[in-house]
Amino acid sequence: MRDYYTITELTREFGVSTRTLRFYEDEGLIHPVRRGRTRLYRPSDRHLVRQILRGRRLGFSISEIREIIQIYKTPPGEVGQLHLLIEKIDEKRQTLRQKRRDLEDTLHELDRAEEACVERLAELGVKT
Amino acid sequence: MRDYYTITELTREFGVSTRTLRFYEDEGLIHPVRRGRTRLYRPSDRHLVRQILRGRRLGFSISEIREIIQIYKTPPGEVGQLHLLIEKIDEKRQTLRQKRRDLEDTLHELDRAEEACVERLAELGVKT
DNA sequence: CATTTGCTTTACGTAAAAGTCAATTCTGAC
DNA sequence: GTCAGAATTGACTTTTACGTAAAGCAAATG
Repeated sequence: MRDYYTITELTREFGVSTRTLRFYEDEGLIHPVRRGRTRLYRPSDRHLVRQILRGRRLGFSISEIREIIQIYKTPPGEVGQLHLLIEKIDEKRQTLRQKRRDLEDTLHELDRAEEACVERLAELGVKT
Repeated sequence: MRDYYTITELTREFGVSTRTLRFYEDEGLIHPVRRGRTRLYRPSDRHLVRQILRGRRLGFSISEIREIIQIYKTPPGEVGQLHLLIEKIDEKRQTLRQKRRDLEDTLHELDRAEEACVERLAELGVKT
């Protein structure tokens, strides 16, 4: 496990631009350390980037991603806050379950569309 | 099954604005019929709206949604085009499978976060 | 030492997906 | 027929998530 990654290493690994990583930093999603002015990303920063991009692929906005990330941070010490956090987690879970239903539905419809194609090909006398 | 829905009926059902539905029409995603100038949405239009919003929740852009919708339309008559369509379907499926992996990963991490909360609460002597 | 290479900041630009507002026009209930 | 409430078009605005371009620093390399 490497100690530090440079910004361009991460851009290559994840296929994003430096602008994007700096933008996420401006938005308070990541906090790489500095050597002079240069950013150094720790493994934990790298993992955060991975989580951010996962959220992005799922269509979450920056502020939604921020919420999710804050959930992952060490749980607070106070009971009331812990309950609030658990509520938040449940909310996010609901959202993700909705997305999962949407996803499965869409996958099924794609399956049906493919079947229709295959049938149509069969009608046309093409061996599959 | 109703013959036609008005635009406001659909906005209420789906929780979107009229602007949104007209925007989707401008983008060529739906084509409600007209009585005079008034839009009338058929059940098939309504179903399309449902599919569009599903795509939106999954983070697809309008043009990606357009592609998906075009897949659902009656398969073309020509063999070459059918093969192209099947390829497109597979592409979309890959995308959706990636999203599913992202989704499951995120759900698991939320589970772990909740467990941490519950543990923390137990440490603090709170009965769950 | 000069220059290339990589990183930085600052600032302005932009595409997508609607929101909002104004001015009309329709239309269905009485 | 009229009048309030819907619906329409068109134009302008906003927000999000970056892209892009300019200009400068810093270290390594020939």
